[in-house]
Amino acid sequence: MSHVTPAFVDLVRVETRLYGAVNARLRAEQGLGLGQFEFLEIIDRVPECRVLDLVAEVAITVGAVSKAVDRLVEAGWCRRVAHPGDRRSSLLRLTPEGEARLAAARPVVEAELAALTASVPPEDLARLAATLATLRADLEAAQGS
Amino acid sequence: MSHVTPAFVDLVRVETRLYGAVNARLRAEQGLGLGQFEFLEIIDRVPECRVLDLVAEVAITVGAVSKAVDRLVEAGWCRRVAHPGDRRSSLLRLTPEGEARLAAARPVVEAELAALTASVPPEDLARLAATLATLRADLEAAQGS
DNA sequence: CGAGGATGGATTCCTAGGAATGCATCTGTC
DNA sequence: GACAGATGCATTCCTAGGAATCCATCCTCG
Repeated sequence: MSHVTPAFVDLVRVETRLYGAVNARLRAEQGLGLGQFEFLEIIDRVPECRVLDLVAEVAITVGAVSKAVDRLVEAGWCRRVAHPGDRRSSLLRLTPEGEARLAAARPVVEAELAALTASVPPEDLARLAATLATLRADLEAAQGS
Repeated sequence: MSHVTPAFVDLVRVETRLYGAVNARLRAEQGLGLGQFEFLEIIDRVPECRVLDLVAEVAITVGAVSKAVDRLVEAGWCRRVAHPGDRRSSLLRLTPEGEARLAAARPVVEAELAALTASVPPEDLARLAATLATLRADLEAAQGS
C-alpha cells in the first residue's frame, strides 16, 4: 500500500501558497482578508445564518468565529439580528456595505486563483475538484456522526 | 469557463479538517503538533538544513519559523549547530529525542490520514496526489522566479 | 410544571503566525 | 581593501485561532 502522507503534505503546501497569495491580493486591493471574504460569502449564501452555521462550514472553534463576527460587525459589513423564536441565538445578516465588499471581492478571488492554477490542464483541475468535493463531503459526514 | 473558487474552498475545508484531525491525534498520542512534526521531518530530510530552508518549504515567514525552531530547541528535539563557513547561519540538527519523536509520530500521521481518506478510491487518491504535486511544483517555481 | 441536561454563544487566557525592524555577517565592485 | 548592498536570522508588536469556562436559554422527561 502506498502511503498518503506525502500527498497530504503537498495538499497543505498548495493550500498555504494559494491562500497566502489570494489573501495578500484581496487585502491589498479590497481591504479585507480571505477569511473575512469566506465568512461574508457564507452569511450571504446560508438563509438564516447563525454563528454555529459558520462553525460547521469552516471547522474552526466557536470562540474564534464569534470574534471574527465581532470584527465583521465592527467593520460595518454584518449585523446580528435577534433570532425570532430562540433568544440565545442571533441571525447574521450582511449590511449593504458587506454585500458590496463581497461583490467586489468575488472576481478578484476568482481571477487570482485562475492565474495561479493556469498551468494545470482543465480536465485535471476538474478531477481534482471532484475528488476534493467528495472527500470533503465524507469528512463532514464522518465528523457529524 | 468554469470557475475555480468553489474547488479552492473545498481544498481549504479538506485541508482544515485533515490537519485538525491529525494534529489532535498526534498531540494526544505523541505530545507534539503536526506543525512540529513537519519541521522535524524537513530537518531530518534536508542535509544541511537552515532556518531559510524551512521557510522555503512551508511558506510561512522567517520570524514564525525562527520562533518555531526556538520551541523545538526548547523541547530538546533539535539543536542549532554553528555553520562552518557562514557565521550568520546555523545548521539545524535533530537530537536523538527528536529523531525518536519523529519516528514514533510518522506511523500515527500515516494511519490517521489513511483512515480519514479510506472512503476515496485509491486511483482517485493517486490522481489527486499527482495533480497536487505538479501544482505545488508550479506554484513554487512561480514564487521563486 | 419543574429539574437536569443540552444548546448557542460570549469571554478569557494562551499559543502561533505575519509585518516590520534590527543587526551581524557576507559579497561584489571599484 | 573599503564600502554598498544583499543575506540570514532574531526580536518586537500585532492579529488570529484553540481550549476552557461561563451564562442564558431551550428542551425533555418524569
